[in-house]
Amino acid sequence: MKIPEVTVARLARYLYHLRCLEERGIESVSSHEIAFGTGVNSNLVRKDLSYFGGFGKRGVGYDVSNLKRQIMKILDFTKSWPVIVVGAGKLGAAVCSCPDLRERGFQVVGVFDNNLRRVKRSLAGVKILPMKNLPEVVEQYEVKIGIVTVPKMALPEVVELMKNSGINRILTFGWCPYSASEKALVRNVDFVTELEKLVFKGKDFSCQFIR
Amino acid sequence: MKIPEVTVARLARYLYHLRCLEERGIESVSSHEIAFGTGVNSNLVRKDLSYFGGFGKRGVGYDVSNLKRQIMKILDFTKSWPVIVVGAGKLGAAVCSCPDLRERGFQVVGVFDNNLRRVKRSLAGVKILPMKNLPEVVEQYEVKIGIVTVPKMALPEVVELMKNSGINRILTFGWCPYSASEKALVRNVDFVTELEKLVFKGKDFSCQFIR
DNA sequence: TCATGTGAAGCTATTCACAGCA
DNA sequence: TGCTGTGAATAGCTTCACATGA
Repeated sequence: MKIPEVTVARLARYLYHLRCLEERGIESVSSHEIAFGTGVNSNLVRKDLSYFGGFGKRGVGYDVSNLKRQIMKILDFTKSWPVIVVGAGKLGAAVCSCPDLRERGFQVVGVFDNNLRRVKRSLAGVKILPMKNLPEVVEQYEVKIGIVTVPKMALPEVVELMKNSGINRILTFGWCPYSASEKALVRNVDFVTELEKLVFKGKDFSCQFIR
Repeated sequence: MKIPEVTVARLARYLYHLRCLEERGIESVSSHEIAFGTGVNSNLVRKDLSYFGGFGKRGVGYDVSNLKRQIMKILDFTKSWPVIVVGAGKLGAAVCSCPDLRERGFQVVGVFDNNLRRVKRSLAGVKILPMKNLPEVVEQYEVKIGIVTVPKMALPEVVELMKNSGINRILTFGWCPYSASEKALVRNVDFVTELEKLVFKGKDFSCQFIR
């Protein structure tokens, strides 16, 4: 069956919420409660979960820790993923020190930058290395995921280097043209686009309120 | 007519590309070339533009600077928008110093933080002020857009303060539950979710390559 | 009775196919 | 002929309605 792209993003959101519930000692939850906690319609919560088989009990709801475990299995987060970060500027520092990264199953195993003033300093406990060391770290930790926080001018070059080192899933900040290829998945997050959407939403009265 | 949500994001992308073309002195462009340059299907490029009336000439293409101007008008970027940033940590610094912000029509008019060690220092030429000064700056510059870069624990409080000060479009980093309301549009960007999607995409062979 | 799971219906977005015009 | 603009067809996603089972 074809799983909607957006379902995956929502599963991550449910997982996030389930962790909160578990911390608060809550053992059972209904689709309605998940819906309320995540801002998603309860029908959709059930639909999303049903793509992977039912995890709940009719008339009862879902077992929090079981559902959490199941979603972790679906999203492939039963172990944590090693990632590298290229670019040790302000953004790179912000990314590396984001607690969510670790909490949600990623581990920064390498930070790279060609700015010599940054090299050898540390970021979130990981020593900053020059770019030429990238391939060996990728090989050593079998890294498949790379995050690029360099200025957009340097972006294509870094993406290319990552691909050639065996990294096949790349996240860039700011948009990277011509980046899709058969060698790697490249995704961009761009907060300025989100701002632009907000400006437009404000104009367009017909869709004034999100969700 | 109802404009698809995603169309707006793509318009921003086209605009971005048109700026590049203009800088390179290119005066005319076809939907096919825009498509290639932005990674969007050319039918969709034309469809998106047609929602707002046709800007091109049949058999010829689009005039770059005219199309640029038209899209700027659609997205409401004929003048630049004042924004404030709350949170002057690493992420706040990265956001404020992002050249795209200014290039794409936003101007940071205030940065706020309650960490006293940060107050009175500057970020991208704007003095960091304590939170209590937020309402007066919002009023002075008639700010409608706020960016929140504080740790997620402090998020709801900051969002509330912004709403009460007259800000009605808010961008947060990391997900903010219960944030939607009739008073303001709240959007979240969350790079960890994007990473999670990449991990899943790698698993799901049927949608191995994006775009 | 309550809440899940799921086919069907409805809605949104994209692609197709082609008419219209330089 | 070449490229835009657009209705129609298709694909993708969400909501509805209800059967199913605790």
